[in-house]
Amino acid sequence: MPEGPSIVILREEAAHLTGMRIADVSGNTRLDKARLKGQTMVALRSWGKHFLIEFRSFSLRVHFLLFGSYRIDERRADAVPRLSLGGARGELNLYACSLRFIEEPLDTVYDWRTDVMSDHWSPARARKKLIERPQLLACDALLDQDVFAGVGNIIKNEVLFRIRVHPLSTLGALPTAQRNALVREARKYAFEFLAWKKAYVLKKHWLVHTRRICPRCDVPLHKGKLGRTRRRSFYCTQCQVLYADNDTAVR
DNA sequence: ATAAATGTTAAGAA
DNA sequence: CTTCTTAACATTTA
Repeated sequence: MPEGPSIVILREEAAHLTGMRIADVSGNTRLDKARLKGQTMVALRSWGKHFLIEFRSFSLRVHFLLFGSYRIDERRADAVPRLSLGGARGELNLYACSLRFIEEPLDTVYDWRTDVMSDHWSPARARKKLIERPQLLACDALLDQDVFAGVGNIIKNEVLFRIRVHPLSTLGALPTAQRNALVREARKYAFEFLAWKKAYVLKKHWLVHTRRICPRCDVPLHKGKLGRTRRRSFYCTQCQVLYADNDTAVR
């Protein structure tokens, strides 16, 4: 559920609730639910993996982490919502998610240029951030939400394979063309992810994520928990080049 | 059935 | 004061 494109789908699916005044609130969240009653959903927005419900004087931030889910205009029979917001236009049910109020205007809290799904996405800004951190590993860079908000582990693996860069490459050792390709492909793949997910054909388009054989080399893929975050990396040591300065650990 | 997974955060350790 | 490690959270699928 969680990567950026999935949140865009949620935003689109819930669009008809925009402008709705909340009549019914329930759920097992520890948040002050009473505050939401009577509020009008002014806008439904998103930033990376954050789903944002904007009210007149504050907002609600929804993060689905690894296991969260939602139902729109229906309710799961087998689970109590973390939060349910109902009104004349329908009902939004959120499960197993992290909720937080945001008091400041969203435009002062979020830099929309960082969101790979946003119309305001700025590749130039991302490129600049990458140049500023030469020691950062390619696999960690893609997961850094301050650089690529919305990119998750699937997108990470697919992007690195597409641009033929080994996940343990350091940014400083990457040729400029590859560094730029990293930024370009993150955005491009995120939108392909979106289209495939909408068509329910996302998984079959995965080239390396959860795969065992390199589709280019026909050689076994490597699998390892790499980088700062120790997230799964699937990669081919034959066609993904390791760019490293000197003594960077290899595997 | 046990583990692992599209993720983040807080707390404690180094 | 960082920076790193670990645990916690919670659900579905292999």
